[in-house]
Amino acid sequence: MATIYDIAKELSITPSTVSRALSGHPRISERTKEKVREAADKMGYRPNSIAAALRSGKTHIIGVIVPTADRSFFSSVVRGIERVANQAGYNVMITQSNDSAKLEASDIEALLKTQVDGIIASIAKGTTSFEHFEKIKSRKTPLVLFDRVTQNLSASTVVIDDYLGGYRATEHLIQQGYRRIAHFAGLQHLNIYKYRLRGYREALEAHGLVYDPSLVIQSDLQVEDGHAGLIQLLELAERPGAIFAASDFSAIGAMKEAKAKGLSIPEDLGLVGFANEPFTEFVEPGLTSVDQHSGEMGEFAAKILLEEIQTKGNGFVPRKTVLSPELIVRASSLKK
Amino acid sequence: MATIYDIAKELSITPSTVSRALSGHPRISERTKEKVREAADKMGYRPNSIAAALRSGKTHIIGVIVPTADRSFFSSVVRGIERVANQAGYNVMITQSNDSAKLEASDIEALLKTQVDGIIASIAKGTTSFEHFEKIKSRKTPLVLFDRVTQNLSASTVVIDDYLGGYRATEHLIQQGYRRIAHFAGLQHLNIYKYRLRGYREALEAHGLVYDPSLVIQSDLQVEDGHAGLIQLLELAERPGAIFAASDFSAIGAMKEAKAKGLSIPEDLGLVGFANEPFTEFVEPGLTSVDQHSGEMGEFAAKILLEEIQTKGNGFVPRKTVLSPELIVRASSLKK
DNA sequence: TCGAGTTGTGCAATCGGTTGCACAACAGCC
DNA sequence: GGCTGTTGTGCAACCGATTGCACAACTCGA
Repeated sequence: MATIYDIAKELSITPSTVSRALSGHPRISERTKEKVREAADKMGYRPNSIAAALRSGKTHIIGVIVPTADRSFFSSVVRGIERVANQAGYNVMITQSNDSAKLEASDIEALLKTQVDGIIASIAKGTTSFEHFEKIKSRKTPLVLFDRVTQNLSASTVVIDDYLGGYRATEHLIQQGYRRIAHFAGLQHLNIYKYRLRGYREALEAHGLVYDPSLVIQSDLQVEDGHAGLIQLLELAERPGAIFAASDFSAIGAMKEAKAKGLSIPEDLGLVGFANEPFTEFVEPGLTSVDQHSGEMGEFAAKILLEEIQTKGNGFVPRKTVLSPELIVRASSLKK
Repeated sequence: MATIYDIAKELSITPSTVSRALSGHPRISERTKEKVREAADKMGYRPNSIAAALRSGKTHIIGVIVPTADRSFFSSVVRGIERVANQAGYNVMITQSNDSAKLEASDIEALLKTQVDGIIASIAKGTTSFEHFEKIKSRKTPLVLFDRVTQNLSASTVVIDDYLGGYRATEHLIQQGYRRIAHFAGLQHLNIYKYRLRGYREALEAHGLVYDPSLVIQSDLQVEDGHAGLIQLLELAERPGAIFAASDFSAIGAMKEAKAKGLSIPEDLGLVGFANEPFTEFVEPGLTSVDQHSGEMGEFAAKILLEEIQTKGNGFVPRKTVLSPELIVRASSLKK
């Protein structure tokens, strides 16, 4: 591989001049710049980014931590991040926490070791304390959180309005004529689930319906939890006519279980999920869900991070961005 | 951040001794090592991997290129890679090509610029020429291909036996009593689809059935292609009783279309997909599919790559690894 | 007591760019 | 002609770790 030294020797000038010529330094004459560019081209020169990183302290890599890459939501956030980052000359390093606090900590460790210029993360479900994130801040590495965020860190955040998502989903069911509506809630230490529940509750109350805690089932929101949740609901004296689930997976679990029990959807049971995973279209009937504008979320997160990287330390003020969710209506909730 | 210079100063020794003490050089006394470790600990020393990378030429990062991260298949391959790589002290940098040759080229560009120690890739559907991969080889960066491979590059490969997968899927349908079996084939410039087709064909012939080209529909295998494919098949004078699709997505497309047309599955139409995506379990009826042991595939790919990295250039012989697929039988093909 | 071998540490170069400072050459102005 | 200012380039330090070679001190056997 050719280096700036080789080019310098070739042209009988010094490496510093070559370096400056290539980076467009104003004090270098056009004639020299031209010659350098030409020689660089001919010799197949490629800048050694490691050397540049060592000297400048900037790797031009941004690290991303997602719970899992195979959720359409997360992978499309990642794509959004990549679009903006690549555009700006940055590369993206993705890691998965598998929703474990321990793996999340080692992901952070790895990213800091790589000396990424900034980190974008969505917090693992298993995370309840934030020391490993503190480490990012104490290294003065910019941090942006998306979707699963916390206020315990003074980081910028990008989320959708989960409250509004919950509200609209519930209101939609009410408008379809369902009266007794259950909710599959997620772990309440995560804001997203807390807000979805709150939206659910306030939608009920706004429409004059009673909030009944026995209709709220908290779980990890996996497919199995959907099965179990439905079974639990069916044991109630007064069965609910619809479920707003805080995740598509648990909604699907309930759907399968309902079919197995001979209930028809949406007549006997209305269903709304959350996240608008692609499979919500495949199932029969299609599952109504809340879309989170994942692509934009990634783009926003990346833009904010890059801004923070650029204003290095000069009092960047963390900012909160809230996107509006969109209810995608499919057959599973269309009673009318 | 503390450096080895700080430690050296603290202990009144030289940086070289510190470096050697930390890396366990045999010529450094136990007493010195102990003191260095202690000081390093106390001062919160963290090795600067960029400096080490510059000097040693090894970044301890391995690059991965997948068409898309939100296919369960790919993301679980990635997880397999991560397991092995992290174990060995390597980090993983994931990029997505979105099945475009152009993005794939820029991914390669980015990874080479980052100077990854090796690359693991699955080729984009849009790729027909391999110059961008040649660039990897000409830089002497080890390369391992998985799943979507090519013999045009002398790289190690890890695949499942797609022929066997196609054969078993088809044979299963035959054993269930289907006689006229169609095939949704993928783009034939990709080996995986070529072999699945071959397995299909030979299974038919082995069981005394005629291979009928009009029953083979080639497409990109997306959900829409499944819709279209089924419609096309239903127009035939002699309709097929079952379809073996080379992807789960196209199988799902056919399933929806079939239901819409009032056909019942598996009675009127048997269905088998390929890849065992999680949603195959969610749909009704569950979709029979071919599992590709994705986790192991990733682990194998990473192990082979690491081996090649270790035997740097010393005549590493590319090797081919073939894993056995596994037929996961669900309701969509159980006629009996 | 001397030479050979071992042990423990230091010196200095190296990886490839980047950048503050210096300085020469030349232009322009009074 | 002397002074100030601009333009174009070079020198050398620096980022932080690694490593070949040198060398002092010590051990040990003859």
